Parts: sequence; C-alpha cells; structure tokens
Amino acid sequence: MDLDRIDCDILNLLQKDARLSNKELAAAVGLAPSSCLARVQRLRSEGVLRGAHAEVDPQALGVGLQALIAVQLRQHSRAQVKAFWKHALGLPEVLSVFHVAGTHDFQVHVAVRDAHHLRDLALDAFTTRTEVAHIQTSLIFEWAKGAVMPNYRA
Amino acid sequence: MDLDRIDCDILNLLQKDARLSNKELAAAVGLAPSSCLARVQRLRSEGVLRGAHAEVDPQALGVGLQALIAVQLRQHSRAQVKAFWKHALGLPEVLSVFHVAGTHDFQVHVAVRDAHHLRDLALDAFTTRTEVAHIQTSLIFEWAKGAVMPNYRA
DNA sequence: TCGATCCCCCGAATTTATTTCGTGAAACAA
DNA sequence: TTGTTTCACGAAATAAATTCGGGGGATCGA
Repeated sequence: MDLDRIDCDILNLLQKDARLSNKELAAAVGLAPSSCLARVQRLRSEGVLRGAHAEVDPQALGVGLQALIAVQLRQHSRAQVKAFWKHALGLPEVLSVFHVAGTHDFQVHVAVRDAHHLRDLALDAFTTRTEVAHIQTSLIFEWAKGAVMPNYRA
Repeated sequence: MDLDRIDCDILNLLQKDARLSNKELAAAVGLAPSSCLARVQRLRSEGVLRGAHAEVDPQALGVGLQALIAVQLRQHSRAQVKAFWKHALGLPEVLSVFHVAGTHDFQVHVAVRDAHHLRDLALDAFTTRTEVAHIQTSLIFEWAKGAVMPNYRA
C-alpha cells in the first residue's frame, strides 16, 4: 500500500474530477493509458479509491435551506449511540452525520425545503426520540468543500 | 428546469455511483443510451449536475484523526467573515467549511495526522488569527454521508 | 376531426475510448 | 553475472460514447 508521486497525482485529479477519462488522466500524470489504467485498478482493488459521487445543485431539487443540528443524548450507552446513528442516516433530509466527542454527541447536516420543513424535522425526527436529550439547530449560510483530502504520506 | 422521474433516477444513480457508464445508466432508467446521454448532457448544461468527485480512504493518506472546529469571531463584519472563510478554505487540512448562524460562526471539518497535528493546527491556523475570538474542537469518532441529496420537486 | 408542430425517443453508423496482452527496459538480490 | 521482479509501453481487440436521421405520440388551434 505504497503511494508514489504518480499515485498521488491520480488521486488528486480524480478527487477534483472523477469524470476524467483514463486517456486524459494518463496524459495529465505523464503515463500511457494502459499503465495509468493499471494503477487506477490497483488503487481501486486496494481500497484507496473508494468510488465516485456526482454533485447536484441543491436548489434544483427544491432544497432551500440547510442546517447543522447538534444533538445531545440522554445517555452515552453504545446502544443509544447506535440507535440514533442508524435513525439519522435513514432520514432522507440528512446529508451527513458526525459522531463527535465534546459538548454534543452528534452534528447532523440536513437539507430541507424551508424553515417550516426544518422545524417539522427537528420536532418529529429529533426532539421526539427517546435517546435525544437536547438539540441545537444552526442555519447554514454558506457551505464549501476543500479540494482534496490532504496527503500526509508524500 | 423541469425534472421528470427519469431525470431524478439519473441524478440519484449518479450520486450513488458517478462511474456508471452511460450504457449501464441507460439500462437502469429504461432508456436507449443515446436518449440517456442527451438527458445527462442537458442536466450538466443546466447546472443541475455539477461534477463528480472520487472518494479516497483517509487512512491510506495518513489521516488518522478528523475533527470539527467550532469558531467564534470577534466581530461579525462582512470583511472578517470573508477573511476567515478564505483562510480556512486555503488550508490543506480543511475538508469543508460551514458558515452558520448560531452560537458559533463557523464549523470547520479538518483531517489531520494525529492529536499533535490537530493541536498545532488549532493553535497556528485558528487561535492566532486576529478575527477569531474563540474555538472549540470536537474529535470525530465516526462520520458518514447520506446516500443522496433529497428531492423535494418530485 | 384534421393537420401542424413539438418533443422526445430510438437504432444504426461513426468516432473514440477502454482493456488486454506480449515485449522489453530498469532495479535489485543472489 | 544471472535470474527475478516490477513497471511502462504500444498495438490489437473489445467496448463504449456520440452523432444523426427518422418516426411515434402528445398537444394545440382551426
């Protein structure tokens, strides 16, 4: 599981644009298409490259509001943590779930239609849960992703 | 900018796996490859489909720890918000930045080597900034993404 | 009811890319 | 040196993306 400079270039390029053709990718890293393909296949089989996901415009799907919901559980038993985790990931409004150590136990990133929808979600899917002690909702004004996962092996 | 059921199927499938070939995608949504391609191209040109990003294993890159850093600014002037925003997004350790309304002003998701690296990052890149009044770091135990962006137009 | 128009689909043909495979050069150990 | 491994290359075969002409319904107005 050793990554040389070319592997890192491949990973960075595919993180920025997974739709790059193998031919373009090969040209960008200075390899023949066949050699490049072998590396990509190796990275995939080793689990370093895990897949690719398309990004869609939230507004086009009617998402007018996003929020971070900080959740505090009543107890910190493994069963309660797992139960809430599974529940949150099953909700369609949930984009991602962070299980954290700190004043709160979870941070849940949600995408909703509007403020009314957010209120209903908070009340129906969070507050009413028996394992949830307290929630605190923060509206998201803006949200951006960094370009690539940092590489500390290089 | 109307999305019918087939458009939604396409968006959902590509969010789950952007490496789906047009041929497979067409078969999955019940369309001929040429018709499917036309739809995908339309979705791209309209900005609904924004691109695709490969996912890589953080551990393979030497990322041993992730954290959410909650940031409170000294003032809430537009200049300070923008300055911090740009600064945070420029850091290699930063995976994403949320500008939020609530007790904190930002939540910053970072990926670091280890606890020592996290401490250095917090002190050097956050605490020392003049616009930052206070930070609160939460270790991330586990982190998961929901499958797809919800669709409220369907 | 009857066109006329539009929209969107299909399938064949063409272009382009992916993938396989045999070969050979460099690095390394015995 | 000699054998072994690793890795890149390029040509050939396979498969996919893309273009394009044409045709089936809807819908609309007369």
